[in-house]
Amino acid sequence: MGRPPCCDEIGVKKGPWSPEEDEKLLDYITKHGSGNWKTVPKHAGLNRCGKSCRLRWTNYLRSDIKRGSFTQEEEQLIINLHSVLGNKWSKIATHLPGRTDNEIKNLWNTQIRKKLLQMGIDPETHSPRTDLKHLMNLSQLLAISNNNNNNNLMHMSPWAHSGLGLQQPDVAHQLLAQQMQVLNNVLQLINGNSLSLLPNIQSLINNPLDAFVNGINTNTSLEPFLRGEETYGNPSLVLPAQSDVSKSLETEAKAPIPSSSNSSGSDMFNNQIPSHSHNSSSTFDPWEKLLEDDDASDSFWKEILDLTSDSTSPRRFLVED
DNA sequence: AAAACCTTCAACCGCTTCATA
DNA sequence: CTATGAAGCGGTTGAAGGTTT
Repeated sequence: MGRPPCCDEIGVKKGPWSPEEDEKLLDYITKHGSGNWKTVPKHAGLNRCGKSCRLRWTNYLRSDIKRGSFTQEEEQLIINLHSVLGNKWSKIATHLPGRTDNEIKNLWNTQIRKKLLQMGIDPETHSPRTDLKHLMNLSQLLAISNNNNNNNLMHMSPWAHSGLGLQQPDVAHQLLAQQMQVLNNVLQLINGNSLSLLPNIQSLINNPLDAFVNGINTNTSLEPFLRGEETYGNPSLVLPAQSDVSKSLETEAKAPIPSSSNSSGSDMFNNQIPSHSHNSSSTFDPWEKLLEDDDASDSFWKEILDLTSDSTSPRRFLVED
């Protein structure tokens, strides 16, 4: 025998709510309040289970539900709160009046998550992405870029002369900029957050085509790493989830993000990494916690051993999707 | 014009937490 | 302290609408 259905009644209606059902539920709750949800459908004259009624009320019929798309400020707040709270949608929703946990969850899964991934940020950990698939894309892109002659690239792109934002970069160049961001992230991790290998990487990110023209050969540093020849022991490559970060960080997450002088429109994501993600103390707090936790520590070191045990095979990263 | 594919989001499922007897 | 039922929560699904081929 499996688990019994959530409702005592067999044959209760499921699926989308009709306007008539909405009206009945709204009318009943307005007059009597919800009380015991299990009894609501019976009293309201609905052939639904109480759970379904509660969900319909909290996610749709409540008068304080805010309609319409999310603002940039709301999205930013969600990202910041998620970096502290993780997938605690109901907790996140308490900081956004009029928004439901379901709505926020949907927004995260359908839009924000994708944007973060494109930017080279792991939406689970809010740390730079280091998964193999993304790195291979980067490797291919760099190879293509280096195989093309620089004049062609210059000719193709007015963006290279004007810098980001002055002219709309085409899709390929936006992609390139995103890949450069990933490269930067990886190198930061390798170098312990210093940029010593490529001191002018930031200019490369800001204006990648000019950087190529000026002779930065990113393959020099990256390819050995991609081939697995570069030794690394930086645990940041598999940063643990920060879902258990102190609740006090919620306050920090809610703090307004300083606006960048050159950010505009979709550039809101350029500065979205919460400050504590790059703050050395809070970044390593989960690590200290991890190392204190025997079970978690065991599994972590086991994973490291798995990663390093086969030196002949390509380096295995966190592969997703 | 139509089929295939993609995206969104309301709603469901089942597990966990909480309150109460 | 334990058992039970209700409420809360997060993951998942699938229909509907939109977009691309």
